[in-house]
Amino acid sequence: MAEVTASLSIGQVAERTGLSVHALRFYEHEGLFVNPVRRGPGGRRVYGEDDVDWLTVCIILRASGMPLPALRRYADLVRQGVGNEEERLTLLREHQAYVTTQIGKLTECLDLIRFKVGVYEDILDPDGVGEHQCHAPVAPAGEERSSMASAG
Amino acid sequence: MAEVTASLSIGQVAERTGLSVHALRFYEHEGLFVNPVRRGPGGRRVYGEDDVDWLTVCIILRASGMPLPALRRYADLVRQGVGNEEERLTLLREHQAYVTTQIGKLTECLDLIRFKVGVYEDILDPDGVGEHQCHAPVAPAGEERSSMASAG
DNA sequence: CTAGGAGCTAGAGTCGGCTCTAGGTCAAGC
DNA sequence: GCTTGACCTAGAGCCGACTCTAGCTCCTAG
Repeated sequence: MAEVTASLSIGQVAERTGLSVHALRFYEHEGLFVNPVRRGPGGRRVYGEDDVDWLTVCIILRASGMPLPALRRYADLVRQGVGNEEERLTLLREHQAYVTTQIGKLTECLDLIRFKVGVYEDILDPDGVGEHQCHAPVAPAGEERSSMASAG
Repeated sequence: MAEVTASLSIGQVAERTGLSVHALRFYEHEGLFVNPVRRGPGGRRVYGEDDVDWLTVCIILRASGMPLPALRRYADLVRQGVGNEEERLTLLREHQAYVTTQIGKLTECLDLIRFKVGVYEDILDPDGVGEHQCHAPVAPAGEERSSMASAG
């Protein structure tokens, strides 16, 4: 239980998080930090490990498609402190649902892509025909299956 | 083997594909169609089922994150006709790899989100503690696990 | 004959999320 | 004393992918 907070410069935080210094200032400007960023001599930003932790969460939420306004809202809730856990949970659950459906959509897309890759593999190496267990992607309705698969 | 091509207006295609008429013109302008879009009386665009099929593929590729330039390149290859199947396959495989890693990343993100959702559920309903099989998301290195999870 | 609706073109505008620039401060090293 | 490098602010610029606008042509129905 030594030093609680390690005092990092913006450059160091950029290096650790992978965000650019521009992005860090931008995030601050957009109110995405939980604690107002402290300032050292000369008005320089001083960050602690807790800020890096928070940014790590932010990066993951962003990477999974959470827009900045939602992230700001989450930051607001956390900043307000204990008492709004329901709201945080709601926000997180909504995002969870979003990510889940995104993964579902991408998986469907992947089905078609795999199918087309299989088609071209067969064209280029007809010997291997039939070795795919290739579950053709199902069209919305009872289409004649052929149409779209033949496009391109 | 009746009518080969059904002659659709831009509005009809918009309705069927879910793309806007603006987007359809934009896609054409960007060279994303395989066949140059035919024109009817008064210079109006006339589409066939094959165009709709192609657009369906485009929509899926776009939805899975393929940028317009890559889509254009694919359209170019298909337009050129037989003989460049290797290139098409390469392009599709690259995209397949991209989508696969995207799904992987999203799944990792989902792990953290689920973890945090679990944390808030436990806060709000401590009776249910322990009923999660909640596989906490693993931090990049051998971190003390706690830090980031506590952020927010 | 006139109003409405769908279509046309070229080009401007929008939005999200940064990214970069200009012009300045400050501390350390040569 | 001067340069270098990291930092500061405010605000402009960029990129991708549309989306919208202005001003026009048709056709059809009332």
